[in-house]
Amino acid sequence: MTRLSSYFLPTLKEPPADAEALSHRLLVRAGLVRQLGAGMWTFLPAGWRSHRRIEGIIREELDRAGAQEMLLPVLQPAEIWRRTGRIAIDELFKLDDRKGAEHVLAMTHEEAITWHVAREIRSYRDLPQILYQFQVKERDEPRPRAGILRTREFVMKDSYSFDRDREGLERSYERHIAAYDRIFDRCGLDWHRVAADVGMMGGLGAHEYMAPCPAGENEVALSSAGYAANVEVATATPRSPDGLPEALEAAEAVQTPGQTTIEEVSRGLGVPPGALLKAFPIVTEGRGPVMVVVRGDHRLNEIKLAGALGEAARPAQADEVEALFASVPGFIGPVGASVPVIADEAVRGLRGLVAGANVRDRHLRGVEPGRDFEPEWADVRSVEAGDTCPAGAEIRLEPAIEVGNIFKLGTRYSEPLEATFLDESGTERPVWMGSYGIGLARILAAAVEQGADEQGISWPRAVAPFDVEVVALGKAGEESLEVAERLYEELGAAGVEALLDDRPRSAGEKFADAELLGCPLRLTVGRKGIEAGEVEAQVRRGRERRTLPLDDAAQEAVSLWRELP
RNA sequence: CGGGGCGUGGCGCAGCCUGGUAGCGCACCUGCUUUGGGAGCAGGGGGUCGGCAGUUCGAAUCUGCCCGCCCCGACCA
Repeated sequence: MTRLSSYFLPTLKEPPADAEALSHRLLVRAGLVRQLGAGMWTFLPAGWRSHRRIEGIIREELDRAGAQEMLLPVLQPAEIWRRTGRIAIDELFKLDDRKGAEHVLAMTHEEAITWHVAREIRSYRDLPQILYQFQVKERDEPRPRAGILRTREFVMKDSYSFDRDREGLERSYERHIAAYDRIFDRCGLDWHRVAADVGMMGGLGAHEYMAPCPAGENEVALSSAGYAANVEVATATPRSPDGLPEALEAAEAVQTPGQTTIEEVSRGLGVPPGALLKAFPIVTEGRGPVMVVVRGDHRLNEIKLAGALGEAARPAQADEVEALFASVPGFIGPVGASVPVIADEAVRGLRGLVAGANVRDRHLRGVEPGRDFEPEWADVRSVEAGDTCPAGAEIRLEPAIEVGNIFKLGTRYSEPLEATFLDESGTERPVWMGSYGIGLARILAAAVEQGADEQGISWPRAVAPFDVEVVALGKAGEESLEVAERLYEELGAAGVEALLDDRPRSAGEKFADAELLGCPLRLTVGRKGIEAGEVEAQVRRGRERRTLPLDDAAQEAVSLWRELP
């Protein structure tokens, strides 16, 4: 019997001063987690119960999808990371053992699992496989933050699929989509599956599962027509700029002394920011200097730019603008540029624009792409609220927590680690891989963020630390504690896990703690209720109370609980 | 890594500017009373003031260096 009088649940009246995010404040206050250091968190018993419930849901759904659970070490030889090149990642913890041999603490397990598969898989008959684990990940985060939202050590469910070919990978990917959809539904989250950046790894496709909430570090672009993408990769049609100046026969120079920003030029010439061209001097590895142009009221999206360029790029330094671009910082523009110009699609077809003249204190007006300069076109701007999605609906932006991701790796790891098999014709081929992650603590934090109210946490039924909290009122020796214990036993027999508050505390204190902890249902047993033959039930979400007949309280409570979200 | 802030009993804070040997609320312990929305009275325990060095007769307080933590940004296979 879990009695609060002897359970390690240290609740706090006030949150720690350094806690900002709602989930951070509430998880600490409710006694579910404690901090050990920056980005290092301990799960206390009740918090770990929630964590394990999430784990259970994930395990059920992955097993249902045919995945096989296993366990890989966190401490690994550096060699395999050297082979894939990931040894160079800054976030990777590296350490030497007493003999001086180099090791790493794994941040994910692609190397290790692929190494094993390379050794054991030989024939097309051995494929496909989906393997997974729940294991700690270690990351030397530059900035841990927001309680358990971004930590240096955390438990991840990571699965890896191994297929004969691209079509097989697609099937494994689809299986994960189906499993993930069910997992996040069962966890009671509000979530979106969004198109995501494939990153510098150059994967074949990726999605992220995003749980919207104010503490989220990511932003997702959504529309009522079902469009859903991380703003890092989102594409949409912009609103046309209002009040474009008239087109001119030819571009003409205007003096803009000291006006180096969009705002200054816009004000100085009396044209809207959308009529300006914002030019970015960029230096790429392979192509050298290029100029990227977006509308003055738009923002350059560096991830989309990297995707369009097909390589990494960095902004040019001030001195490079003069040396490499033959221009002046603050006045650079595409007309007469000495380097290749990449223009954002939103600029295409516009006339009467204003751009830097590549001469100090001078801009050009009446500029027209196609006539005055011939760019390479690309979609490189960040979408904005109010844009139009491909299906024609309005885009809105929301902050969200990334709770899971799925990634088509292709042969990124199988080739360097030589994970190959012989196909039916006896030809050696690399295994096609996918990798799929879920951050358990992030699901927990997202559930808190999305369900909390003024009183505290309000758990979705499936991930609450306990299903029901039974509060026994009155002083020691009174009948209410006995009745509460009986109720507790009956709930347990019906398969509902309860927590019994048997502490010698005031009613107000117990109610406040119960609402802070946020179990979906609270049952209150007091002297008055017993005399009236009643038990009070409070549904945490909404805090609506009702009375149940004492004789049948457990059964009634169980039925009530089953209907909760 | 750049910018900002904080570090004083378990938690939240005051004291620091203007140096004189540490205080408040909550929590905790004992006793009595109280018991359906964070009780009352009485008594009590607990702090090398993040660390080191310096200035001074004397440092929580002034100076320097270091450490830790938080927030914003950069970063985040």
